[in-house]
Amino acid sequence: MKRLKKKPNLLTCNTLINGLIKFPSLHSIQLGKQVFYDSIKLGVIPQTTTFNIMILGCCLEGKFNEAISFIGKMKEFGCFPDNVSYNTILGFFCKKRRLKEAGDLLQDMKEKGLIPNRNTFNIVVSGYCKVGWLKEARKVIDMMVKNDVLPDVWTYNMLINGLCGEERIEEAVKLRDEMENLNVLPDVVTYNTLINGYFKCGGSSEGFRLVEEMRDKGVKMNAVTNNILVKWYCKEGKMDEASEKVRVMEESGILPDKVTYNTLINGYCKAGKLGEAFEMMEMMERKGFKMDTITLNTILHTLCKERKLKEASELLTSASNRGYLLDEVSYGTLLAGYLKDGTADKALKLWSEMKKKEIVPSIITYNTIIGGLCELGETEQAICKYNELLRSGLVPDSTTYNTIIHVYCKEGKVEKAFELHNKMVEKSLKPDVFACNILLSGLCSEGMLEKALKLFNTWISEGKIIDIVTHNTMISGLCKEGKLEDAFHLVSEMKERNLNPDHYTYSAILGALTSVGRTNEAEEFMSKMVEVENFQQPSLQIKEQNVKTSEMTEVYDSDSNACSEQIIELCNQGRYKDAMRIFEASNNKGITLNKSAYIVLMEGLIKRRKRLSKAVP
DNA sequence: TTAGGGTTAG
Repeated sequence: MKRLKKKPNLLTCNTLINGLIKFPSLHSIQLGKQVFYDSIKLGVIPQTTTFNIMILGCCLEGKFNEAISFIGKMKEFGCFPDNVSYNTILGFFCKKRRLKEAGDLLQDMKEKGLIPNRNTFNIVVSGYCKVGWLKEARKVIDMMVKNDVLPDVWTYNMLINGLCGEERIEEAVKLRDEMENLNVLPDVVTYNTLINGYFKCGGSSEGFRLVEEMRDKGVKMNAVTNNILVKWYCKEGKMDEASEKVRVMEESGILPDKVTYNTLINGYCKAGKLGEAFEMMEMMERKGFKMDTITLNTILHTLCKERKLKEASELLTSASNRGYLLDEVSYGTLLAGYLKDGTADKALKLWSEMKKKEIVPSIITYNTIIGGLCELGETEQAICKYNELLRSGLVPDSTTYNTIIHVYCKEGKVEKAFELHNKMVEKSLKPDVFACNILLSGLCSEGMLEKALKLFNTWISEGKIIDIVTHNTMISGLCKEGKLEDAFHLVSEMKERNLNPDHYTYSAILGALTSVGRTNEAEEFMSKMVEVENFQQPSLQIKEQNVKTSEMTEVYDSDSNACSEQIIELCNQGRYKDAMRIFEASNNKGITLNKSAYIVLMEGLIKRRKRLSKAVP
């Protein structure tokens, strides 16, 4: 049509653009945009729907500014943005937890005279739930009722998911009952959310009970249910059961999808079974699922875990040249690898590289860099990134707060630490036992024992969880101030709470006793300490044994070594097909290769995709 | 032909 200079019909254009944008292939979104501009040149007048499809495309690419600019462009063509235009962008902002930008957009929407509909409300509820602001989510639901927009099964499902995210599974189940009473029937998503929630909180038997329940109630399981179960088996290290589950599901007509394969690949990598992970990557492609960003990120993580940072960095570059989409997780993964390796300079360089590519870090990546820099003693740099995070409009989570509170305490800025703690509470984030321990240790090391005791007692009276570290922190604080009797008292309280004193407890007390010359008691404690150490000995031995066995698996026979070396050499020469032949032959002989060989095979599989020409459309 | 929930990577 373009060649014949014929003007296409608007519906044809919309359908074509929509198809391209939703078709998950490389550059198809850019192609969709090309069709949009070509159509205009051919005289087609786009309508709101056309713009909305373009907006979706921009959002899928993560180009939010461009998406917003389309809202402005509509006027030139005599049309106006509608709820769909705004809800699309709003949804993506919420998905990415960029609440500040979402709020600004909502304001703009209202100024344009558009009235939020049920979708708009539901998107806002999902945004609040994603960052754990459940009180705010509830407020939105109240507002919905006031505006005569009744919450539906989507609204409830999101709130249930929010509760599960906070590990408040009992309340989530209660909400499910509540919705049933209001005649909003739970669907497969409700069940999937709750099953996943139970698995997350360690309630696997309740999770499986819900699987039965949904069957009894006639709610059909789907691929997502399957994937949640497979994930659980993987997490438990039950890889045989995980793959058996996939086989059984397949027989019952629920076909594995991309998520299933990625879950299994990750499971095998985590279990150190790299050969099986590689086979699963091959299987995925054979079944017609292209490996994607998540597969790539899984392999990147495995490389980093194996401390093969050079390989990871090379894979990041070459995968990008081969058209894999890199995202902030890809960068965040390598970033974590560098930080763990102690190379802050490389991590910071990668951070700026990511920013230059306009890839926006999520809260997890911010937490990685902030925590990593703190660990390496680069406090100033860490605070700098924290400030950058606050400016970005992302919402800090409890990991962020705990990290910064820890830094403040370490620097003796206890007041600042408490300010942050209060802010955390304000944001309806519940300070956990980590936050408590950090604050207590900050107070004790600044000699503010009274305040520490007050916090400790408040914490207990509120029924919050405390652990051995909490007790040890207080005990050593008391010992440092010479309050030995109080320390003894706390040791017995600790035992009453079924927490066994460990060698930190005893050495704190021992130190205090010797420094005031109570040598007899000190000796008595010493023997107790030895008992504890002896008691710990067997578990230490088991650990050592484990280390040995895992090392043992690294010892391969000469056949294995020869094959592995040959494969690595062939891959290095770019002779992937020959390497595969050796792999298949050794597989048939039942030879297990060493990890490095599997890793080069995995890299090879990713790199097999043709290198893109430099002129990208 | 356009917008909202649950599953995979750190």
